[in-house]
Amino acid sequence: MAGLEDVARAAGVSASTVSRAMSRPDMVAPATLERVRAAAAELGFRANPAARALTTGRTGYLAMVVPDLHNPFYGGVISGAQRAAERRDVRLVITVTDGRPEREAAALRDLAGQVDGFALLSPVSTTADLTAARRRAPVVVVNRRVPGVTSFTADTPGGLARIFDRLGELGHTDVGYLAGPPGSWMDRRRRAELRDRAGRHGLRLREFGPVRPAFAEGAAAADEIVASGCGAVLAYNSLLLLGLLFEFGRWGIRVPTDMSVAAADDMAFADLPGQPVTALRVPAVELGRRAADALLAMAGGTGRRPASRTLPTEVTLTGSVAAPPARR
Amino acid sequence: MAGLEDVARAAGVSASTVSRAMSRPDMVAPATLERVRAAAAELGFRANPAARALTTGRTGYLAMVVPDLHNPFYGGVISGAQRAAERRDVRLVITVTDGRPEREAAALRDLAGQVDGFALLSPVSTTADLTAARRRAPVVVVNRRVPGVTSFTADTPGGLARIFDRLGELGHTDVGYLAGPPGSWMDRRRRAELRDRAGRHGLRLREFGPVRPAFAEGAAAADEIVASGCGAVLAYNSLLLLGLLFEFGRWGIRVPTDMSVAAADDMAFADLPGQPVTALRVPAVELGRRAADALLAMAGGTGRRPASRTLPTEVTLTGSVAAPPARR
DNA sequence: GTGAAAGCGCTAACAG
DNA sequence: CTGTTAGCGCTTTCAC
Repeated sequence: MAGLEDVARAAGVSASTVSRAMSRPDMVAPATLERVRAAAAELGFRANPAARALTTGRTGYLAMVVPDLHNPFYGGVISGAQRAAERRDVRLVITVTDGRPEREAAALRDLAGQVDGFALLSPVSTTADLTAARRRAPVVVVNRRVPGVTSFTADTPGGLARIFDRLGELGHTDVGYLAGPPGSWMDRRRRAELRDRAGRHGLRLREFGPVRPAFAEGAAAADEIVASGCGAVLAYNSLLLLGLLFEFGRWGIRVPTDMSVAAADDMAFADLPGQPVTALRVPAVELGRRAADALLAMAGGTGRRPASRTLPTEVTLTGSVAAPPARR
Repeated sequence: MAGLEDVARAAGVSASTVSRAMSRPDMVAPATLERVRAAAAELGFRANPAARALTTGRTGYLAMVVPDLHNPFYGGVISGAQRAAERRDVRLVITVTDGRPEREAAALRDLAGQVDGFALLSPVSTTADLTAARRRAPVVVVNRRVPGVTSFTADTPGGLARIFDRLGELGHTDVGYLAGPPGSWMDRRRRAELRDRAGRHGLRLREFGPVRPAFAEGAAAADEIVASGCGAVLAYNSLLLLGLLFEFGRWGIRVPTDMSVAAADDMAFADLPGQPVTALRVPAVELGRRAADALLAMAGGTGRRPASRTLPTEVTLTGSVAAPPARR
């Protein structure tokens, strides 16, 4: 591994000049800069991040604290964050919590001082713990809104509401909602929104779950949902809906003839030809990008913390939503 | 952030003693050890990994180079690796390559010297590049076998072969295989195995794809597969099979009456009640654990590189596989 | 068994 | 604009 000193020698300058050339090119004479760059390229020089961290106090790492890597939504968020981070030569450290608050707390504790900031995806910690964490390191939250903490969310409650309204117009009377992870802030918001809508339209909202948002859980819930007599069901995410559809298929329940369906995210359905399933288009990658950018801005220490944002979701009502089957 | 010096002061010893107490407890008198530990706990001391990296040359980071976070198989591998790593107080850095060799090469280049080792999941680089990388840093490969590089794979070709054999016994004559990512080593192995089997049994193997292993691609491929007249189809992974099943469901194609199906991994189907789909149980978490352990052993520098392993896959033939429909 | 001192590779004043 | 100097927080000889 070539070091600063090696490059300096090769370029005939001092180590500090090399350092400056790399991190503040405008402070170096053009001619020198060029020589240094040539030498650095020649030797394949890459600054040792540990050494840099020691002097600057910035580690060049961002922590992504994620409940579950099987859920493609988080995959999207992480991809987005990674792209944003690598542009600034920052790396992503990943911690899987299985949605357990104690593991979230452990990540916050163990990684404090080792990263320049934390992106917590759908955190389950208390608001108090989250705001407390913010005092020790830059923190942003994705898929939950926490007062006092920069948060990035998608407006899935709003999107679901639109689907719900449409179901009402179509003449549905009983609409199911298969709820997501217990303790999920976002799930609570969606339910609250749907209840409100149901009340206004005089529809019955049937709530199922909460369940872990996985294919198997969706499949397992199908039974109860069908038995309940719902003519439509909204699922917390696309994995759950996939599970439902799988079981519906096995039992010969036709979509949307016998049952209308929709999901609060489109991760599994993205790029499907002909959009056969109504699902909210959720900007997962964009959420990740914003989270990383916000964290880096905070670590940059350029003043106030970045504003929270709720990104709109897109709904395209498609063939999976239709009028209810004739009353039995 | 409490430092070594703070703990030393609190415990009434020198910084070196604290350092030893933390990393080589046996070199410290029991009584001293206890005092130091108490002080460290009291102050919430955590060694600064950057400083440690600088002196020891070990960074405490492992790179996970992964093609695609939407694929739950990689989620499993990463979870396993993370658990193994955190036990030794090592962190995971993640890089998403989208299955592009140049991004793989970039990760190897940019992270060299910044991590203690690389776990490459389903890498697409040439064998030459991979073996070359091994000279610069510890490298292990998951889901591919590379001569001279410690590799961890699951015997999915063998598992698929068993399913294929069973289809033969059941009287199938035309079996489809929906192939995975172009350039995938593992996919080539599976095809080779299936071709061999087909030859021996006098079955026709119909190959579809290769396609990106995602739900949408499975759905898109359903058309062609049905049209081909296959009575059974094996899919590169469970995401693809889900896509197929989704389309089959829409068209009223019944499984297994009209079509037998199976997938080469069970990630999406894990924990499904009643195992309605034949899929190989792939030890993803275990693969990740082994990869991390091997890397840490290599970084430990305790001599020879760890041996490669192919882990067995489990097949339980279930209701999604049956005799072919009567010839039309 | 413990302390003093040197130094890992870099950045950041501070002179010049 | 560039070089010199002093650490960042640890680990590690080397004495004691």
